[in-house]
Amino acid sequence: MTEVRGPVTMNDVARVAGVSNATVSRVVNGHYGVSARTVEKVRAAIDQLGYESSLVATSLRRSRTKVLGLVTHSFESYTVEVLKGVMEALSGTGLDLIVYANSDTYGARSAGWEQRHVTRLAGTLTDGCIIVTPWSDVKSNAPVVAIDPVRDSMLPSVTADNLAGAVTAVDHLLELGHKRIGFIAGRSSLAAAWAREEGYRQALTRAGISIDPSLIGRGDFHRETAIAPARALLGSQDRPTAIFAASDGMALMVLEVAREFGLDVPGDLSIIGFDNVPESALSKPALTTIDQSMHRLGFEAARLLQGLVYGNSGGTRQVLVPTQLIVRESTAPPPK
Amino acid sequence: MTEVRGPVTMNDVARVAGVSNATVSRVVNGHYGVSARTVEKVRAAIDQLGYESSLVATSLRRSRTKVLGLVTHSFESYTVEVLKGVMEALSGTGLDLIVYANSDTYGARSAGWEQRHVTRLAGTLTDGCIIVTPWSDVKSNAPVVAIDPVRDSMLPSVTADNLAGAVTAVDHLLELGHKRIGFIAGRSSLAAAWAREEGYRQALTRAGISIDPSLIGRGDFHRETAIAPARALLGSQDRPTAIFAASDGMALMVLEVAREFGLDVPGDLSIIGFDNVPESALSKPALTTIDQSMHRLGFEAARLLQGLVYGNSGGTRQVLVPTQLIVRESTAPPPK
DNA sequence: GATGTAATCGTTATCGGTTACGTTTACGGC
DNA sequence: GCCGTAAACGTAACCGATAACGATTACATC
Repeated sequence: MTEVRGPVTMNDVARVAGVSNATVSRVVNGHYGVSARTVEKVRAAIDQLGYESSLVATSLRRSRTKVLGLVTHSFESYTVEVLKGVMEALSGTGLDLIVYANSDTYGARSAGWEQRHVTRLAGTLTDGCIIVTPWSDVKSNAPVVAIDPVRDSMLPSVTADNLAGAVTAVDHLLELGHKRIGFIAGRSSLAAAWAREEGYRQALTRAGISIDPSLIGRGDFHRETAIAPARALLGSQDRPTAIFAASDGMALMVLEVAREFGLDVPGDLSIIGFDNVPESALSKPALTTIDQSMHRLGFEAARLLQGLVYGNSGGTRQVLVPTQLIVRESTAPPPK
Repeated sequence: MTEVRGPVTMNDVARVAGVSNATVSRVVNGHYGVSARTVEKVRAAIDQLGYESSLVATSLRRSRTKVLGLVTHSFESYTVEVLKGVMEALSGTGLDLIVYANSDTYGARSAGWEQRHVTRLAGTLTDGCIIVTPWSDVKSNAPVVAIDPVRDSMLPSVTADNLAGAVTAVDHLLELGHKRIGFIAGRSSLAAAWAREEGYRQALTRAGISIDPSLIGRGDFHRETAIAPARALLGSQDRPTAIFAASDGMALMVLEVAREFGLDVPGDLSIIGFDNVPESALSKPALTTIDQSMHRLGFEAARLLQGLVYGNSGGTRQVLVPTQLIVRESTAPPPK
């Protein structure tokens, strides 16, 4: 048992086995041109020293590392769903995943974090990256897939079918008999926000209802940003009988504002959200919403990235994941 | 605008700025010995090319990388809680986090995955590692902290105060008047399982109740493994009036088995779990359990690792996080 | 036994940075 | 004008691995 200082390197193995480091490399990678007896010696030395090849050195020298990266600016509750989906797609492929998070931007909103991390990783360590809910566009020479990209991004991306989902949400309200339907929009720089608003407009227009700008409030997807527009909407003399919020977080805030105004949900006001976060099932009344499977988003993103990196890159570059209406307790026909 | 093929390297910057790469390195790292004018030139070249230093090359050469690693074999729902805690501890420290997950072991139980990943990372890329719920012990020359380690591990570790928590759980049942209290143990190789069983024994002994081996069933923390022992316990002629399961997952299974036997919970049978996973609040009846804050576990693990890597390593190496009794609907006085 | 070919293995350049060390330049004091 | 010192910068070795290439050996063939 030799006591080693520092990590065991390939040279250590080579010295113990009495061969050159090139031979060790060949054995480790199962390359052709090593006699059975030498393989045996090297294997023994590897076992004796407990050698594992350095991921860093390997990826510096090699072009392909068999490792994919995922960059996120914080760990939200949906992040683990995305991760599960990614891992499921990667399972059995021999590909590993590295998740990179940077503590400086944690909580704070420092633009450009994705760019910094992607270039630091994609240059060498990883063969490609998935970016979860980016805040700005990213340039990279290695393949990058975005989940919920910014508007007009040229990146290959995976998103829920936000437009269809929003149409479904508004159709649900229309079918219940609502005519005056308010909308609280999300962060306008994101493609998802744009698509959800567009769905709202299309559904109304198709139903022969003209768009009333005073019924549209603006948030940025975060809960708190819905408070002011919700108050404006519910405080007006001709208030809507239903509100469609572009995220569950904002919808839950509308619920609170409704309580503040003494309105019964869904008696006086119907509320529908988007995302189907876990909390939406627990609110009172439970929130009707549009489900987008983050698990599925992660799965598809990983598949797409794999194709871009290892496979025939000539394929679809934009994947749309279907959404689903989840009817709970917060929607009902309008008051007479 | 120069069109670049491949990643932008330090040499590219050096060429554009008309200096050597050593000077670029000095500027990037803010080292002494570069004139203000040269700094300006280099900065300009960096901005022009959009250069970011390669994490891989840097960590290969440097001993310290300012990056910590976290190794996990899969992403469970509690993993995100741990990650949040870790990120909170790292916030503002300038330290980054890399989470490594390996797809081959996903779902499967291939022993030794921690060892492989830790040696691959801790050799160079990271300054230290956190291992979440390891399955075997790990050797490493770089600092390693384990969350919920295996029994008799020599690693610095962070765990919930499982012994005190188990005592609290059993005391809760004793105070309700239970005398025959069953126990379903967890995977015996883990320290947490041992401590929870020990707590069960201590609480009973302290109450003057002798341990009845027939009241102890054996699972491995996973839900399904509780089915057989639960059936054995509830099917016996002198069945217990309460069961303490060493994990919420197993407790929820006991709940199902009780239903199978036509037993009312908590009327005929009280059930208490351990962990306080989100699902435990949603079951019917909602599960009484012992809360262990995974967030806190992650936070403390990151703090501990930081001390080991960068600070005065001479400190505590075993951190115990307090637990808390959460009384819900699954426990009540025993039937008369 | 000489020669050719293939199998086996070592030497060395290289990936993109960091840093010890050496060299050049600037500038002050005499 | 000469010399000394320090600041400024370049050269090259190096981190641990890979792979192109060259060198050596083994074995078959004539």
